[in-house]
Amino acid sequence: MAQHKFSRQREAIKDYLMSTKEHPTAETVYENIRLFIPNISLGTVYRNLALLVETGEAVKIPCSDGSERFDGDTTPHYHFMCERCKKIFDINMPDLTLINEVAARNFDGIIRGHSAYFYGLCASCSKEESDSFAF
Amino acid sequence: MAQHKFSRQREAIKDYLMSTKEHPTAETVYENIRLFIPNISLGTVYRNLALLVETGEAVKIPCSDGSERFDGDTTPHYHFMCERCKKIFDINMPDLTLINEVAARNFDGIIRGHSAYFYGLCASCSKEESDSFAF
DNA sequence: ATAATAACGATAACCATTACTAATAAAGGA
DNA sequence: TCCTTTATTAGTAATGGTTATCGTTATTAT
Repeated sequence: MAQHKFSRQREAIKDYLMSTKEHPTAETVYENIRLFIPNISLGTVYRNLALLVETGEAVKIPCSDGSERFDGDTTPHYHFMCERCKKIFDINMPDLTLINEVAARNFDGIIRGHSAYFYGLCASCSKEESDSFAF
Repeated sequence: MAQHKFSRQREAIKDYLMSTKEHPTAETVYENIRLFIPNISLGTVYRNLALLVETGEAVKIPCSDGSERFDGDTTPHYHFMCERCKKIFDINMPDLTLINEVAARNFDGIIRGHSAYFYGLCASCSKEESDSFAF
């Protein structure tokens, strides 16, 4: 692809990604964009998501369950996945580049970075779990 | 599944996983087991890999490229993925449970753990890259 | 040995993603 | 404004990794 032309579809996808904190899958993006562009094709969604990731306007989040999710927030931050409701949350915390150095001391090669996410119970799920035991 | 019966196929898969440091995909496991059990079915490999993960005798490694790999080494350790040759290596390093606490201070919920891997260039790939510039 | 059932091999089904193709629409001149 | 070029699209087919189905086989306990 030599250069990019404007496309209403891509713009809508970008706007949607930047407006949500849901970390949607491609399918979810598709469903939401269809509300405004009813005949958009799922292939168009995939193609533009890949393009946005390539240009650094979005981030792909490979989930542990194998699904791929997307995030319009490209500022460095970590993610939390709730084991109960499966939702993904942002964690704004200091970056952990220091763990790269810890790893580097124990590995014969060049460590350029790391990928990490946290898991457990989100606030509302941990509340519901404790409620269910309070009988 | 109420209880498990012995199976030659499962035993072969377990032995293979424990004998290799390759972090193979299901397909690779299949190819290797076929050398000893030529008519084993790919479905059998998948079924037993899932069973071994379930019983804690193996670990599933979800890779960033979407592929799933398996590790017979169930002791806690971190992984490194070479961006060039795509191989996965073990890193024996102190555990990083302290980063859970860092995250916990910035998140309203219960953090049970984290998943992390490192990426960059492995020893042999970093050597080859520097060689290619030395002309 | 026999009965009960977990596990098998073979194959079909599934599902997320990618590839293909003819039609459409955006951008840059004459 | 009207071409020309070409990126992009909608629709659909194909792909590839994984799971489900099903009749048969193998393991375990009685």
